[in-house]
Amino acid sequence: METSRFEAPLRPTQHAEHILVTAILNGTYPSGTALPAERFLAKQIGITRPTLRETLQRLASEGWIKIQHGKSTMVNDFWSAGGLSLLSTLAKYADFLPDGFITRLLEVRVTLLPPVARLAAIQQPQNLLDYLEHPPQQSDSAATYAGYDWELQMRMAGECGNPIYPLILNDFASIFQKMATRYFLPQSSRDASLIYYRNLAAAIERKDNSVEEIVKAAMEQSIQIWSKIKGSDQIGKE
Amino acid sequence: METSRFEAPLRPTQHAEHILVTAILNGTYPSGTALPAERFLAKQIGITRPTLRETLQRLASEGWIKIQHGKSTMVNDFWSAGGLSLLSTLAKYADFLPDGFITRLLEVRVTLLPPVARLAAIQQPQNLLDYLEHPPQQSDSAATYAGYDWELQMRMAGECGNPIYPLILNDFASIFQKMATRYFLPQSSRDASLIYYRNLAAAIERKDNSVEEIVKAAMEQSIQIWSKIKGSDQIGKE
DNA sequence: TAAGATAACTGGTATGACCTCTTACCAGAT
DNA sequence: ATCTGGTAAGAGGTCATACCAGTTATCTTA
Repeated sequence: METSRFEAPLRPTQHAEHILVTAILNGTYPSGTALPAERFLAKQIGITRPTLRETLQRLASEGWIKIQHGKSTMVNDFWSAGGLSLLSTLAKYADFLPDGFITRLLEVRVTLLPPVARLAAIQQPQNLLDYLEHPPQQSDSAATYAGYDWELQMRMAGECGNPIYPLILNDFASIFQKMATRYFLPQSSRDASLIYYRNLAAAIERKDNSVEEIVKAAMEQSIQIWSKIKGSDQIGKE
Repeated sequence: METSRFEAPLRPTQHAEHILVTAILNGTYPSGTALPAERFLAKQIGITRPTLRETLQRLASEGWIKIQHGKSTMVNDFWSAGGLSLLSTLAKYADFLPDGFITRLLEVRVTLLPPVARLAAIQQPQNLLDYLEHPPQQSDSAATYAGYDWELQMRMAGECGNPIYPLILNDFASIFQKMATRYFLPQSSRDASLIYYRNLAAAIERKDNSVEEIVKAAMEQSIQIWSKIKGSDQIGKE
């Protein structure tokens, strides 16, 4: 994390990933076309074939490419063929993300989290209440808020009784954390969340089925807040 | 797919996956413990280290294990550390799936698909209508219905305007297809879906915002149907 | 002309050596 | 006795090269 201003000499396997993913994203290897042969690619990238293959296998499992014995490895249209694990890799190359992508992610959260929160509030209310009793201080850093907020989501997913939701959230983690540190930069964002935490705790205690609505409202509000944040930045630099 | 009754001699890389995943699922390698060293594991499985490593890297990217330079590779609690891509691998070892897992998956669909359908019906109504005009025949096979139903979901996800949803659905694909061929076995299941397709088409044409409700009702009904199907089977053989 | 062998792709696997990181242990200095 | 730094063992990371195995186009040959 501290290597942002240094040219961290990427390990061969990471270097290969960087080369390949960048090339796919910027159109050097358009979807539907064949990737160069492994032997050639390895030499070109400057690593050996076994090392390259480890990276290729990983990329294939995420849906970037399609490997078949005998045939050439093909580049996928990862938006239609890829899995959710793409997000973790995409997060590393956020510059290539389409405009408004984070907003799309937040929209999915609006759909997912409220029902999850409702279930969790029914299944394990005490667990959530215990956690909500110790929110961050107003003076705490954006990173602290980001961590607290993420942990809250994970708890809700973990306690809702459906093991699928944590899996989805885990894939959101990387790209989500990345945006959260920016989201919580303004004091107003942090204040809004503190109110949300308070309201949520109250709703859970009331047990009056208002949890889902409260979470949904908060998630929708977060989209508004985010749109202002990215709007105040350089245009098109989501 | 045709190798079910033959001992398909798995390729070394698949063999390794089978060995490892099975061992993790049945508790041979409990979560939190260290995996044997690569050199040892490779010899034990009967493959070479580079080959084993390709498999290990894949499993790590799915969240089964955690690899760190210098340290021993650790077994994760994949339910809390894994990503949604776990589903594609889990589908191959369905015997280990917890009871009611498919139901949990269908419950997630109840949350996800209705909003997606609503958006898709607004964005690209004609695309959906065209597709819904050619539903399967009553006499068609379960596999045909499974394929048609899946394609419908994918279209809705693809046309809803949010690129995240297709990614989620793609991860559902393997395990979903597996269950769909059983789901559509009874004639009653197929009939119910035909009615659903008809109602959905009508709702899209009306443009009266009833799409979301109709899809939600159908998804909830599918859970009921599924519970009867698995109930009529051997107990506990989800 | 059509069927079959062949050769030239491609990815898949095997060996065995060496590099690098982590850790525990131990000698030397404080 | 404790802190510090070095050292060695063990784990994963990479390399180099050779060979195995599907795919496909081509070039035979009937």
